[in-house]
Amino acid sequence: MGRVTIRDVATAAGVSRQTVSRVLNDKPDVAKETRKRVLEVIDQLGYRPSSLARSLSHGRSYTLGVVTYGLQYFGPAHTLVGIEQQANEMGYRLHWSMVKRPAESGVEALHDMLSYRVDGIIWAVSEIGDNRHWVEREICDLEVPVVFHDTRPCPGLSVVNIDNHLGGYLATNHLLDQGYQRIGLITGPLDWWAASERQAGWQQALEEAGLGPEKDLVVEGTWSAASGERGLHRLLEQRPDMDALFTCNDQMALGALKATRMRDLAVPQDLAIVGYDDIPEAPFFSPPLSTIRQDLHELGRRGVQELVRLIDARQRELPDVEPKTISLQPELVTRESSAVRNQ
Amino acid sequence: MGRVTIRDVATAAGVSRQTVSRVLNDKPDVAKETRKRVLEVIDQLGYRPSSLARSLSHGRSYTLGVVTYGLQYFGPAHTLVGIEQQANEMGYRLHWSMVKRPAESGVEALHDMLSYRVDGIIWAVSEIGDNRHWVEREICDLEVPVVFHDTRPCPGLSVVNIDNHLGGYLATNHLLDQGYQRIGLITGPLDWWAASERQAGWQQALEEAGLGPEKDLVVEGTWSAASGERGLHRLLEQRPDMDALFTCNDQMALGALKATRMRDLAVPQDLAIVGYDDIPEAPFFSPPLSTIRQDLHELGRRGVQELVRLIDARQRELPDVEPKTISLQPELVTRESSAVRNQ
DNA sequence: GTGAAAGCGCTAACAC
DNA sequence: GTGTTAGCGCTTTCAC
Repeated sequence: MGRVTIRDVATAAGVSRQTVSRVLNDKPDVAKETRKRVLEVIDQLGYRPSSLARSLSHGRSYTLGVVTYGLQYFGPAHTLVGIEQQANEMGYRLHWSMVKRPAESGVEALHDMLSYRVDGIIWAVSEIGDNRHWVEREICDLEVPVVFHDTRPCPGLSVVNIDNHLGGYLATNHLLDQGYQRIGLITGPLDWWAASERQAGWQQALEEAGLGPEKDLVVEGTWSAASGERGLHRLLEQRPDMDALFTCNDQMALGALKATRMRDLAVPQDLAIVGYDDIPEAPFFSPPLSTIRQDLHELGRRGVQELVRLIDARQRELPDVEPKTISLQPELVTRESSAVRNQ
Repeated sequence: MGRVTIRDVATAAGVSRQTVSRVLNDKPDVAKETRKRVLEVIDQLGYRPSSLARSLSHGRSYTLGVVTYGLQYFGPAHTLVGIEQQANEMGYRLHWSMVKRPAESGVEALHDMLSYRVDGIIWAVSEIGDNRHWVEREICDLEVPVVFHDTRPCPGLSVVNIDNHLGGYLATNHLLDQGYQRIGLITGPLDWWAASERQAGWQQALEEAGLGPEKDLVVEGTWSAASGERGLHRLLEQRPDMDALFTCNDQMALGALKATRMRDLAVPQDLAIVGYDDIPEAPFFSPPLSTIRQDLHELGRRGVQELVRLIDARQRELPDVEPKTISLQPELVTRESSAVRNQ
């Protein structure tokens, strides 16, 4: 009792497979009568066309490959949601695969997807160290278009980002506006491109305010709450005069908040804090956390849109549409943790 | 410049496609010399076999379909990670699709995956209301095996779960052990099977302690921190004598913690709290949160293992291996929020 | 309008 | 050991 195929439908309806195919694909050139009969048989037999076979003869699969980094994290998971929704709306299915460690080559994952003839690939692995170099090399002569998320723009490649530099700048500037002067920083792991960009934003804001950034106001974190806690302790030992803190994600801010409690520091009176991401829990921290919000769903959606644009272009053999770099803007969300400084 | 096919390799190596195929699949019956030559040509031409074509003729794709509910949530995201890893280790790729609203039929997603000839399906959508009924009906005569996560066991279906009833029981019992007596409950949405199970666990623990569960000790939440905050306010109005609280996830516990601060209640002195999930942030709450830990990665892995078992059985046309119900055990993690009651 | 033939890239079955 | 033939389920091309 194998699946019912187009052949079965054809014989049952007394037509050729060709005609059935025409009906399936809404081609003209089919008599009303015939079409109706075929549709009935299809319905009756419960026939479902095989996308697999169709892909093979069609030369494309209406499937996108998505490679992400650990889904446990807030960013990747939310981006993936946006990707899925947009892909679905545009009529694409998803092959999904994950790289565990950033260093992992992932070249296998790539070729694996290609062997299933995905029409394009979204490379949503954060740029860490030089983990993107080999991809770039591989990608040059790849037979399908690729869109990158969360990586340094690069001529000739399509990249969709949220502006991390701007995010760091907004956070720091806000603290300055609120009257704080000695603003510490707990970064993400500095081999992450996103982390170093946020740091650069912090630095720029300080410089524009005429405050040279100082080495001992910076500590490198790991994105984890524990590293935020450790980080703040260290910073305060180095700089007891620090009056504000920017942490490069909300988890580290949570850890820092814990450290303030242990040291009996009031937030924001003794130390103002701004985080990054606006995770759903941020408003419930004690005190509620000011932070930088990024529209990760939109990030995912835009990536898919761009990818489909490239796919369509290649399909129609248009002169290869130029890859674009798309940059989305994060926004500041102010809550109590960065309330204005009272003298 | 289309892809290089098995045909190209064959002519280049001066053998038939068959021989190349044999080499690819490590079949015996190939002369060492020939094999070597073919491998060289493959390497030189950069040939990669098409999984698509292979799937079509093979009748299977070494691909699993996974349907999950919103990845934004802690559970689904972590389960998916386990699924991906195990699938990869067992040589399967993933088709992934998401249902946005639990009520959503998802029947389309299912047939869509089947049309790509996935070898089996993991239905990782929580059981909510009767959202599983139609799936069951559809699934009976589906041509591939299906494994369910997070749903009521059901004879004839393979289900892999973490015991929610036990989790609720452990949490409540722990509070009783610590000397608390009037234990409130903030549930998840009660049309979620998992949520009602956790409630049942709470109830059983109370009954075993000779404390009839009382209606006004229960409030229904939505899983969100906001609902936890509202919930606790309501509970305390109804039962000012309440001395402990079990919330059915950690986010709601966070919301409840916020409510305690507003009311100047000390945790755990005035109110002990236990959450559920052990999200990475839980140890950094104020105070650190006791909670129930579930091994979601393992959940995902076991689901894949079970699915592959069913696939293999069907492949070998064994008398259909019986579907199993697998139940994993959650464990209690104690932190300060439920420290022993001091008189 | 409809059908026959060839092909997508691979594997299984049988010949030599 | 190796090649030939047929077929997986569909689409495309070109007759009729």
